[in-house]
Amino acid sequence: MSTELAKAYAPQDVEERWAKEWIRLGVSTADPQAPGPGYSIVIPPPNITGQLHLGHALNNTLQDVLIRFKKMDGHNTLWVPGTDHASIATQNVVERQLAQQGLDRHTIGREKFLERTFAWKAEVGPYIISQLKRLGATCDWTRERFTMDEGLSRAVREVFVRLYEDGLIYRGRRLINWCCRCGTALSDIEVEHEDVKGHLWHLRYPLADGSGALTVATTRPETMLGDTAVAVHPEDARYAQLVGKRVKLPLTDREIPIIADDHVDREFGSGVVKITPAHDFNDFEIGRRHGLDMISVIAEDGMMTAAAGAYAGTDRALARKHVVERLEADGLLEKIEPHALAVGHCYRCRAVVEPLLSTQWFVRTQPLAEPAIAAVKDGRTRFYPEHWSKTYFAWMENIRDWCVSRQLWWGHRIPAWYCDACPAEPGTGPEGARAGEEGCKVIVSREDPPTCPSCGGPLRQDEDVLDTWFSSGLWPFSTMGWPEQTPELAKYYPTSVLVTGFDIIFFWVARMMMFGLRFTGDVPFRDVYVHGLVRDEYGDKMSKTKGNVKDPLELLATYGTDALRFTLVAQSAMGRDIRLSVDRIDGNRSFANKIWNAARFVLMNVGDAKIDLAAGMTGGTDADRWIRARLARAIDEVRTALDGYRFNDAATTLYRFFWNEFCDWYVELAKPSLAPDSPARATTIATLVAVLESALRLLHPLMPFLTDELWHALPGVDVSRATLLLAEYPKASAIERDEAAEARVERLVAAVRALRNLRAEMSLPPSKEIDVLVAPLDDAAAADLAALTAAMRTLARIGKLDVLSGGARPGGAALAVAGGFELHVPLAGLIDVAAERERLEREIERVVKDLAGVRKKLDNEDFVKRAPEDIVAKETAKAAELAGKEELLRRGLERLREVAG
RNA sequence: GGUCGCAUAGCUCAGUUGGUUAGAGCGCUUGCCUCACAUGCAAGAGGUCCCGUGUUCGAAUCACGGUGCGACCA
Repeated sequence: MSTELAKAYAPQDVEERWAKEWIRLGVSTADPQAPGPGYSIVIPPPNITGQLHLGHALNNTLQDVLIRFKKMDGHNTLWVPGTDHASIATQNVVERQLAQQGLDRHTIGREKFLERTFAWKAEVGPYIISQLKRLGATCDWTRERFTMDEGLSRAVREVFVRLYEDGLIYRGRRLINWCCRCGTALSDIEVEHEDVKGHLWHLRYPLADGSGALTVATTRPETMLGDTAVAVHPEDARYAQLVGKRVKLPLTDREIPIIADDHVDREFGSGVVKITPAHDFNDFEIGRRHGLDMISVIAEDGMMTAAAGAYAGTDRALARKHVVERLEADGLLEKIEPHALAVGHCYRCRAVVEPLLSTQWFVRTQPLAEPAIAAVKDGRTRFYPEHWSKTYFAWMENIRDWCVSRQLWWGHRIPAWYCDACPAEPGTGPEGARAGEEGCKVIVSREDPPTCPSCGGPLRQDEDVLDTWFSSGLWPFSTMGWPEQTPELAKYYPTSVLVTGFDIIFFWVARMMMFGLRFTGDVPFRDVYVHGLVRDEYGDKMSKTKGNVKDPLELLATYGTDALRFTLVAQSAMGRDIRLSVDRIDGNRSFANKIWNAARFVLMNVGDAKIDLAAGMTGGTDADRWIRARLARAIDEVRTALDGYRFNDAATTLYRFFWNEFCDWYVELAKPSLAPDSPARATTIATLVAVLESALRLLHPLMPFLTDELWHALPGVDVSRATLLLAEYPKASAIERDEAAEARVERLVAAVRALRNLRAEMSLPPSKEIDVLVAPLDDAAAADLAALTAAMRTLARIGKLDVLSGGARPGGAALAVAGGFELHVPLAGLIDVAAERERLEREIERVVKDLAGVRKKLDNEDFVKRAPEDIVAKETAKAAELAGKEELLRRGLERLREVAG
């Protein structure tokens, strides 16, 4: 069974082989009828336009770690993969392609455009999925979904219709965010505010009665053409007598009122602001409160409208210039000041977003938000780290109605039809009508209606599609077959955890909560684990413009998938961003190699021996018992860490166990026992294999490729498990403990370390054996000593090792006190006496300092009186130990002085 | 302007309910190709736990204030 492994781990062929094998075996295919408690995750669907970036790599690695862990631990797992149609982003890509051919979507028409987009999706869609497979993601590939799949589209339509029937969707003319470049409405959160350096124009508006003028300050002078009032604060004494009067709006023939509204900031500019309800959100609200007219002066194409009079047809930027010039010429421009302001940009194309009046479909969010808030408040869904719930609440509690219609073609077409022949019906929306502005009958329907149900006449379907996030919001249950009552929903819904980045808490998490609660009656997920952003090693966001983007596929190829995965996991401390440096990945490549070589060592020593794994988990030498105890502790720690999403803790524990415990100490301790004539040989081999076997299972969720490869090379493993994913996750309770053996090995480790230190400080080359005289400090140490001398000899390269009894101590020897032993190394011309004296003095100084700290506590009456007993006992013991050590070291120093004379 | 987060070794970061001699990886210094591994082994140096005040027998940890940085919202 034993095979000779290559000298170094070469990930490439191993990864390719196992990635294929996992898929061939179909081990990640979920079966709702199978036993085991359900554990499920839905993937945050990447955009079909997407390429795997490090954010995906992190996100999916973490999910894969959880899924593998839970599956091995007996859960019935489901991880649903899929992609998102990404309405605007995708349409932009395809439109760019068209533009290169001198075409646009309107020239080829809706049908052709969709054909083309679907074709493109078919071409690039599989790409990101194959990259996920390359990462080792054990999604259920048979359940791959796309947000525009038939089933998911049906769910979208069902939700739209139900919300409409329940009065939670309405059509209304309101101020919305409009991207002139994309030619579509956006929701509030699709607008990104960015501080830009602008100006504040102070304009003079003459009073209508000719008694003077008011100065208003504005950042957007061109919108003054649409002003329908100027406003002051009601308690502003400066202007109190003017409220109710009118001003003459320059460049127009209109007179507009002076109103008072407590929303006005008295400190801003002159304390008088112009009100343009059709082009500013604050003004819109004020306009509503005061029943002001709303005059649109900017059109959807960014040009000034007919209402802008002489400026009609000019671009809004140019109109600004002209308006300012004209006002200046008329002596109405008081001054221009520099001014920083936040300007909204389209989150997909970065173009400046224009607030415009427009007729759109809206979701009434407040009734949906209330249960979604409650579900987090009462812990049905928990955020990890918890503080993200504050962000969630802050948004949910101030939520505004959600504009869901988009003037795009790529997406779910709104299931609304209009009959121009029939009159509008009264509705339930806040505007008092479902579709009043349309001025005609509206039919919202699950099935496409052939004709108007009232008059039998022809219908026209709404041209628009829905916000992508509308369908993403259904993802946790639409992917499981909703609205049908499927076995998947019964078994796997609510999902166990959502793993995602904080940037889409509003876009996605919040919407899933609202829709999930509304349509399934339960939360979409029990936990939300929010991971950080992957940054470069300097903490900068990775971006194409900065050129600091690292391609995960390149990293995988260079360092191995397991090394990248392990690095990402190890860096995933709760609530922190990840600074990824190649040095770290390289370090973890070494870690993979280290494990590979440990296995290589084990296999080389197993030979043809038949291995009984169970036997390797009991009895044996102190070293055998010790490493099993360390394994048990590692198992506990890793399980606790993963259950609490403390990924970095799990990685640290595994690293420490494999490298610092198994390799550094256990393998070294095992070597002498592996001699052909050693009586411990059989148990040591069994323990080596058994512990490694368990440890590989423990590590598997983090480094699946390496562990699967090595595990299958081990003798005695359960070959019916075609992959480690089908093996059991280790349980600490199955491991027998022996505290006495553990204590003995800890003693040994301390003693060996001290001797090695002494050797290095004395510049004794490793090739040179040293003689050691050991004196136990107490009976317990004396009792343990016999069992340790052999190992001590090997590990510290000791020639002659004698046990000192009685009070006699060698004169002129180097001295260390560790592990409950005095360790004397006779000089015999080996040691530089002066150097040893210095070393001892340093050591004494250190002990004295520690001791002083402990004594200070113990001398404090309050401490002894008020601190818990066990703490006091611990400090007392520490003081005694340090005092003893100091005494011994001082005596050693004394003897050294005598010799040196 | 509002809210939230962060500040620990040269660098990147751990440090769960207050009690450690404050840790890891990388880097650095020294010595080693020791029969699994030089992607390695052994040893070592390196810290005002941002500053201040407070709570406490006891603070890197808790509270308040400040400074610096970051994010989100307006």
